[in-house]
Amino acid sequence: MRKKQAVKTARKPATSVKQHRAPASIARSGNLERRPTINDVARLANVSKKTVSRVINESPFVREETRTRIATIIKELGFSPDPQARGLAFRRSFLMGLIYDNPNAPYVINIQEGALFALRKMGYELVVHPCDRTSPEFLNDIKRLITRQKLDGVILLPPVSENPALAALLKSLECPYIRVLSAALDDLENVVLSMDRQSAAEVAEHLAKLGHTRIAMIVGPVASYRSAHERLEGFSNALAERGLKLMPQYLVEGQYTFESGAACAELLLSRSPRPTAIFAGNDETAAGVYRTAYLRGLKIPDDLTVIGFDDSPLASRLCPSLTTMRQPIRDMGKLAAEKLMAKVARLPGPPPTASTVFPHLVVRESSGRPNS
Amino acid sequence: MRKKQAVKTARKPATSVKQHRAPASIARSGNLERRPTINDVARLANVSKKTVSRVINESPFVREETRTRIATIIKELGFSPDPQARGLAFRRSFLMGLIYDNPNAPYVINIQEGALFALRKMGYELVVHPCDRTSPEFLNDIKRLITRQKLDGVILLPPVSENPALAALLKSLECPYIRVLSAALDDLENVVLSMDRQSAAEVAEHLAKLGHTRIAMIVGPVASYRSAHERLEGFSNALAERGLKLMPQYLVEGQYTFESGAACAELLLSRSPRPTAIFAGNDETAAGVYRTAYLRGLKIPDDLTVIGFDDSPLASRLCPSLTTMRQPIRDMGKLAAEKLMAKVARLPGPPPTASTVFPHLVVRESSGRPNS
DNA sequence: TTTCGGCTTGAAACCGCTTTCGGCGGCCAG
DNA sequence: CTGGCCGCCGAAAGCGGTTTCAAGCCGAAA
Repeated sequence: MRKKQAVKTARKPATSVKQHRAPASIARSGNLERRPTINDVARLANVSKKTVSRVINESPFVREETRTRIATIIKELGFSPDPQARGLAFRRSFLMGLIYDNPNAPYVINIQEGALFALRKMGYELVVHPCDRTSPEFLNDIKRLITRQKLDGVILLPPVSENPALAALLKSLECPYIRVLSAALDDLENVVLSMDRQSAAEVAEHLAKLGHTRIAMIVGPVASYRSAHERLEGFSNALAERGLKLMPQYLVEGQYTFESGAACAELLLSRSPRPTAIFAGNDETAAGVYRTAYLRGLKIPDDLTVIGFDDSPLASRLCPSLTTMRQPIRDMGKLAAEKLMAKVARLPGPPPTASTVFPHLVVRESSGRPNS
Repeated sequence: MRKKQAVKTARKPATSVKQHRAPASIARSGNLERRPTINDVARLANVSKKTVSRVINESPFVREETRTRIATIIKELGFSPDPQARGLAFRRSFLMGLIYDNPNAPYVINIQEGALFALRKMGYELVVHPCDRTSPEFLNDIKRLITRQKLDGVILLPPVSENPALAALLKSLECPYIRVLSAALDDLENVVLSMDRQSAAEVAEHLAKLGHTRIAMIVGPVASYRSAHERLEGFSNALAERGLKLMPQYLVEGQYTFESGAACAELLLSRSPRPTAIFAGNDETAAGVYRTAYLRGLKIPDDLTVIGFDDSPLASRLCPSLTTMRQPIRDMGKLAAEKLMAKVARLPGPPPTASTVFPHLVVRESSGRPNS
């Protein structure tokens, strides 16, 4: 029982129009009253909020008759629980984050779609967060993101996924995370792996089978992308196994970009003897190689075989179309989201191991037998 | 002065272990206590929650001394207000949505980044929502999205931005929205416009100046993309103004895709006489034209001039590089977000008019004088 | 001295939903 | 006839903020 003393009334004589709230009297002709709440449902169904809550959350401890009655009212009212209030009580936001610093648009979009595919059916949405890993504010920035919307978990894309300081930060924030990586690092549990080393070996095998011997590689930025390192290792080892050492003059480091690809190709193509095949670290780089070959009047694949990595849309748009390794990017996004959900829900299910996907070679027009 | 009555203590005789809350005694050795709340701050500062709230929200009605004291404690505690609770009280989620059904990855990513650039500084985050506009569940799907996270507003990308039913739905949900469009439709207010008609006219002018007369166009899917219609109108009108009618046999409809571009080029290049220039509806389509030209052994631009639209990364990767219209996509995202924020905040500022951006021509290698 | 109004501040209600902790009635074994 | 367990349900206490509505303090005006 509330005591209310009926005192004041003429406090603010004029000036301010008291507009506290229009009570239940807003049922005008139209329909623009406020959204129905669980209280409205409870009142109409003549039960307590808790019972309505039970129905919403599919508790088994509700009599069938009661359940249907409440369900009907919910439907009639078009009621849907307020996510904020729900989140507040549940201590969950039903929001996952996707953190990336990756210029490769198709890659990011595909991961996004894959992740959303898995998240949606669990009632989760995805918050995207491009960032600059070189900024001094980088970690603070991420921290703000996490706390500002209290994300339930995040997915990290390369290369930020390889940042140990970031992983540590997330751990200290008790924010579950999954890292998308191209090689197993320390922590095997929170990871979706793409086996880049083995994939690069496949490229080597392809080139060897075609009969190439003067084989070059433009490796990605080894310092900032683990995948660059993995692809180099896998490629050169596989080459060596076939008696085809990767010669130092045939190895240059690019930046995984179109421009650097063109510049590196410039270098490689001025070696003598000229390599007959170039494994570009990724498709962007391969496009750069195309550019240089074009400017020099070299025909692909007659004068030069080019191999990419990723199978981005670009690969099939180029002329000639580019032989490349296809990564199941969408699947990786999906896997990452599923693992993340499992962590958040603390499902006792599968043992926490790394999920692994395997790229495979897509042979197109840019690879052929050497001419010389 | 606060009055506190020291009453009850033995209310719950047995059975339940009262664990209401560990008061201030949680200062264990470690640091894994729960996140500090506004209550903690208030207690430590010896003020009410409300005053802390005032400091958080930068109310001017707090004495300077009090403010700094509270601010210090906030900093020491590392307190940051819970977004859920805040949202619940504010009736805001600090979340915007980005809805798209667009296969063009760079486009989407750039819009995303532009939008985030503007949203972040207002404390907002972005929830992405790819969708299938042809699904029968389309509208329901969007509705679920909006209510499930109670988005404060959404940005619509083409072609879903052109869907009137969707706009109506959002209006009925009282969800502010901004549409990114390529032409003014009904409602001028909630729109960011890209002037595709004028842009296409620029292409026509470029071709005319180069001396082309047998000019073809592959128009996008007119039924599902307004931009396709606009580009066609702008192009053919501008051509007509220069006495260069767009001949029916030189006009075919594609799907804004690589494959359709290749197929349409097939058609156009088998006309006799062959066109000397093709305006592809977008860059993807242009890549398809490149493909067909490549297969037929036609040299670009010597045998054929090709023009794209968008200036996606693809345009500069192709060999020869593609002349195309550059759209300021990032800016469009930024503009859209800013307009949306203005609506949400109900800023009385600028009059609600459409924001407009203008693409401009980027001349590269794929356009030259006609050979015949 | 009293009144008035501006500056500060706080108690309580509230946002909409969940959890805690029981209560109540029926059924079965003791 | 009890005691106890089980299925079903509700009152109240949160969750962590903000708003409402006063109220205390103080100097200036009356």
